[in-house]
Amino acid sequence: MADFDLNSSYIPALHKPSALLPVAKHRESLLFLIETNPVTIVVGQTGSGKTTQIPQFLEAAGWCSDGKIIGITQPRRVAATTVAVRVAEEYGCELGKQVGYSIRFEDVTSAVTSIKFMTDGLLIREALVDPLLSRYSVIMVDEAHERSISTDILLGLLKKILRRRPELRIIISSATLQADEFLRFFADGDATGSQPGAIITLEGRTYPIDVLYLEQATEDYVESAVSTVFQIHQKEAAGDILVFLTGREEIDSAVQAIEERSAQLSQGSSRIVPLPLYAGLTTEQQMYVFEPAAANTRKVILSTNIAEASVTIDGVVYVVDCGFVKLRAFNPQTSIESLTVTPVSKASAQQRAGRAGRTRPGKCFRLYSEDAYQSLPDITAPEIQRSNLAPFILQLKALGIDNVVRFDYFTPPPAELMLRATELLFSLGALDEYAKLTRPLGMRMAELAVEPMMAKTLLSSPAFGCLEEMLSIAAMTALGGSVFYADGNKKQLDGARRRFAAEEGDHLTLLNIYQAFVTKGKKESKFCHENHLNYKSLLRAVSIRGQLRRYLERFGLTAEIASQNPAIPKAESIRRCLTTGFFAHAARMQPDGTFLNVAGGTVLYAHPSSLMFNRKADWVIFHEVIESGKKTFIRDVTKIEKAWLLEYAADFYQLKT
DNA sequence: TGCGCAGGT
Repeated sequence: MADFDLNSSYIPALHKPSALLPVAKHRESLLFLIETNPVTIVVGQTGSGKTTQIPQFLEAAGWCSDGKIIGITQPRRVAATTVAVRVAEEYGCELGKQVGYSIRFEDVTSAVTSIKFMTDGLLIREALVDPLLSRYSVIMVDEAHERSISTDILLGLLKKILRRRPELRIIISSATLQADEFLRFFADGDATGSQPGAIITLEGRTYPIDVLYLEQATEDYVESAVSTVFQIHQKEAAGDILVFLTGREEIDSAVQAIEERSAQLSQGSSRIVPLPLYAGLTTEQQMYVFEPAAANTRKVILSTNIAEASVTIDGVVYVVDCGFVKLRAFNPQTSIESLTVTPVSKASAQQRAGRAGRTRPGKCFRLYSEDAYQSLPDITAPEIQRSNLAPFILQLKALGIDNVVRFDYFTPPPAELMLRATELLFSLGALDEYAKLTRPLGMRMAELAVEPMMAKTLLSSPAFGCLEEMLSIAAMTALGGSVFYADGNKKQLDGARRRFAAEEGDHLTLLNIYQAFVTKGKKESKFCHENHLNYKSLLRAVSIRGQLRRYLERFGLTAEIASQNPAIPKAESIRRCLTTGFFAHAARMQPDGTFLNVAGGTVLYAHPSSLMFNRKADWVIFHEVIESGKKTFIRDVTKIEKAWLLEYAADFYQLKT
């Protein structure tokens, strides 16, 4: 353990005047580089002030004087919102005026906005309506080293846009390791041979961090995290704690454990308050972690990777790192996508530790040994190499990039992933036999903010006379399993499920829940409570449904409701309609109650939350696959007829059988 | 047969 006493160390003000930030003394050279180079790579250590200061420098230097604006992208919603709040404060304006942000469902910008923070996925969508992103004079891609799939796609797009708009300025903020790589990417293919960019390094304003390891690996890192929190609480000086875990379940159980154990703390000692932070929470719930703790209270924030970068939580002095993260993996042979708990990279572990030294010297407790740290990979493989690419191929096509194989990827995805994505999009009718985007179907699928299979289903729904129902189903499946409360009494939960159950399967059950919620649950607060329903999730479903409905209105589809064949019952129309989008997710129940997918080979289990968990069925389609532990589950499962597969996806099934 | 989605639109 370190021998310094945190109590005696000087605690600086939380908000240092921005003139004192390291970036301030580089102001002139930064502006010069940006003026003279199309691309500037900013290597900014944590605490350099790059994200908050550079946009303000640019605005003051006149980069918005011709009505254009400065856009700053973040890989996370919570980063886009919190940074915008900070910059608006410093700038001295109301949020949404000169400084604003835009994330899905929250556009806090106005006609006078000149500095706009947003998620990178949102900027890609803006390119669908404004392919040259002509509103922007400068685009800063923050946290580019995280290499999210959206960031990677955005980098390729910006390189392409730059050829048509040489006056555009691009700023890439990166960790040290990859700065040269970013510069080489933008230099490659430049016919003039001239260097298109420059690298500038900003020192960070961080305090020393003591890193402590466990002697031996722990078997249960959630339990170790909780006991470490109490050790810190009892032995260390004041300061909040940030704990990195991998997902909601771990976080919720750690929150509960801390609440229980803190009740046993002796009277008179300072209190400890656990706060969860993960993307599944509403923006409002996420904001609790940013509020200062009450007097004599220590905050413990239990977070997923969401807090690893960009997000600054004042007051954090201790970090507890479990050493794992959930990463996406995609198996092109089975087309099964999964989230797997994986050891973090060294870069991630360093980034996590860095969260402890933002306001004064801190400590990082790694719940693994130093040897284990040494054996970690240096960086995490980019997401584009391990994901289902269908949604992104569709977006690229919609952006006018026909030859997606030759698109300028920062790191090219494996050919097999490209092939699988293209095959699926072809069989859904989004691409023609020349792999060109179909119109209007493919274009509309790209515009809808749901994955391609659900987009196809929604666009088929007017022909089946079930558009309003399918909108509700699409919104409910987008919630991804948070329809019911996870905690509490299992019997109550099962009872609630039975109350809404539809014989045909989970999609119609979700529809029943949605319809009951909008007629009763929105008004009566006890409705959700009695039925074990998650009120906030269902409100989100209402927003998602509204957004999807506006798209369909714009396509002129909402008027075509009368085309239902009256001889077919509504529930059957819905099941047929689902088959038009989810035929590739078909499976057949075996005598032992498990399912085999169409390709064969993979044994699938009905998820215990599914109606099909203990019912008989023959052929079914499912919304998604979840791999957990040793089993592969299917969730949101609905019965269909085998004949429908041939009726709605003849090509796909001829190819496969 | 008994479980949950990291992050984004």
